[in-house]
Amino acid sequence: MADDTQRARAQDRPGYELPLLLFAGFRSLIDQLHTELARQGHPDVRPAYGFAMQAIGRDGATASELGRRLGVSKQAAGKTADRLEALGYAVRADDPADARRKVIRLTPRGMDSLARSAAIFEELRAQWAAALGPERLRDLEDDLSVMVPRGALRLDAAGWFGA
Amino acid sequence: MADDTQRARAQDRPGYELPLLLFAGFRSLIDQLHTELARQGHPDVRPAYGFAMQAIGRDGATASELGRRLGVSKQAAGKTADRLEALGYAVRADDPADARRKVIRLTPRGMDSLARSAAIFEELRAQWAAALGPERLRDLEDDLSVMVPRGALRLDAAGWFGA
DNA sequence: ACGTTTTCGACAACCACGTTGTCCATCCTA
DNA sequence: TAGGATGGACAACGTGGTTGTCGAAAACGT
Repeated sequence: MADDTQRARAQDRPGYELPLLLFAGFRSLIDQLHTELARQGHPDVRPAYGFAMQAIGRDGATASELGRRLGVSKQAAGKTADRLEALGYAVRADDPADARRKVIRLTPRGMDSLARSAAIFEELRAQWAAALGPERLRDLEDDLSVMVPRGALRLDAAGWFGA
Repeated sequence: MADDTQRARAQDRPGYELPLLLFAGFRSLIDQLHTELARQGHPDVRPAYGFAMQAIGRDGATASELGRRLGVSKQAAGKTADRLEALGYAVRADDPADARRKVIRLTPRGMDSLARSAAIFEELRAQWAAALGPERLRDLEDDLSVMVPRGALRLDAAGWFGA
């Protein structure tokens, strides 16, 4: 046992594993979310749609606002809104107070998928807490929030590959 | 101080933060890697190329093999190889032993970017170790490797959005 | 009150990255 | 040697992004 500790301390993991572990953790959570979401009646919600709906929120948003929140162009945000609309998760409505604006709002179906996502994430976190212990999980979260640049906890996950 | 601890323990972070933290950590590492890689003479290496070059490795691979390693179709792998070739990171050569196969091999420039990436990841991990303490970082890695499904530590990071 | 500037949404062209499907050449094997 | 499996190329398409342009509407400065 002392030997094991000794060995683990003597030999660190290679540096390239850290990003792989972080990504694999992220991906496994997202995959489980969407598997469960599909089981609960939302088979065609894609990760990008989830981020977008989160960014739209209860109060709705215009395409330009959505683009700013997601960190993409207003055109890209508009296309995403098109897809959400085609799937019945959002609707566009004219703003009576500003003839230029068209507000994107979530439908009840969109709200439902958002609420279910939140519940599923809670359940997944509980599974991690059960496996690792509540303190270790809190440490993990705290350590990550230390290393993550301030303000990087945004919703602009989609499309990061284009950097 | 005791109050702070009390408050932190009494109130867990919401479940949706966990994937966001994991992704933000991953992304910050990848972003820093590519910033530094650009500074060191590789400005047009994209994250997807790094994964692909890693998968090609010292010994080269065919498009079909590459596709299997990355978890994508052979056509997609072939397109990635096209881009690597256009940028001077890889070359294709006929296999004299099998007229069907065309082996993708890294050029010296490709090898160089791979070696630099490894060194940069090592440096980044050292920064995390300095900020969190070596034990906490090891705990973080260990905890993640516990939660990540066996075999999910693969190179198929690119294109996961299409699920 | 009237130009100027800004903002918004739409449209088009394009690129990166993935998918299926098809096709043919080549290799392996029964 | 006939048949099946494999490898690569090509085409069409979907998704998620980009820039650039445009006209209509709002906001602002004089």
